[in-house]
Amino acid sequence: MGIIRKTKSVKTLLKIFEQTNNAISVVILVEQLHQKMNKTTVYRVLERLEDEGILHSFTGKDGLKWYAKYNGCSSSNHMDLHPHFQCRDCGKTACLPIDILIPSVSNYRIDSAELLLIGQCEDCLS
Amino acid sequence: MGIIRKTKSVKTLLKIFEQTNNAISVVILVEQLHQKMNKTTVYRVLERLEDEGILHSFTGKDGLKWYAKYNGCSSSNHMDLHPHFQCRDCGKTACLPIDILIPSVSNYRIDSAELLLIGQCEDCLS
DNA sequence: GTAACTGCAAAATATTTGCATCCTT
DNA sequence: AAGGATGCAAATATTTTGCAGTTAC
Repeated sequence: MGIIRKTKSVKTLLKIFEQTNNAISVVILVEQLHQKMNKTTVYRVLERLEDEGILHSFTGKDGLKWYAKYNGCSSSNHMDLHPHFQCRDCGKTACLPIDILIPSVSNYRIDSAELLLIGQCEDCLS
Repeated sequence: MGIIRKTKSVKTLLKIFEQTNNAISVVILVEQLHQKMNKTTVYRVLERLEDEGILHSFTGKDGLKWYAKYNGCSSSNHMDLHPHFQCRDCGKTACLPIDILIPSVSNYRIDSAELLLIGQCEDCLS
């Protein structure tokens, strides 16, 4: 099993995600860290952290990949349904601490689900 | 206001979507139609048909753009919540004819929502 | 020491744009 | 005729891959 090493890149990214419950897109991270680490490394570290269950990822309205703390998504125990909010004005993307029942559908076996709510965040409601 | 012209490209794409309630990714359409029309045209016609309210689009698990009939999504009246199913094995993507209540969240004004259910379709359940 | 990790360059993939030309109304 | 639509090439953007060199354990 791949043990994840505490490299400088890993520590940097972990610290960033420790400081917020919001989700961050890979594009933003690559831009923000382009002096500190290579974009390939950003992609690879995020993937590793997701494999380890430390982060989780989802696709935003824009088709970009977003990451957030695994438990930033659901407070106590993890649900397979990840509800996320994305502000259409400022782009702020947050994990919502609400539990939603995954609907069951005949003819299909549902493994997981993603719910993306689009609207305006507190700051952009004017 | 832009009146949409009944060009050969428009007719071709309309016919394709008339024949199914499933969603189709732009990538598949571009590939399937590359002898009949240019990929740029595929992108532009789909955009126009969405503007006209004939199709609607959403982002799949893979980050790709998918289109389906507007009313393939919800049977009678249109909900802002679009529930879609995507098969993790064969990639089949369908609009689900179920109504789901959009949850309201404090501090946010929710305009619309996308629910993507991932699992296995009937054919891939073995 | 060795397997994991990183950086760099290049490839792969998806989508958009500019512009000249063509077609629908 | 005029404005919308198309094709083609090139640009943009995101993500992935290969490989040589470095680092954590």
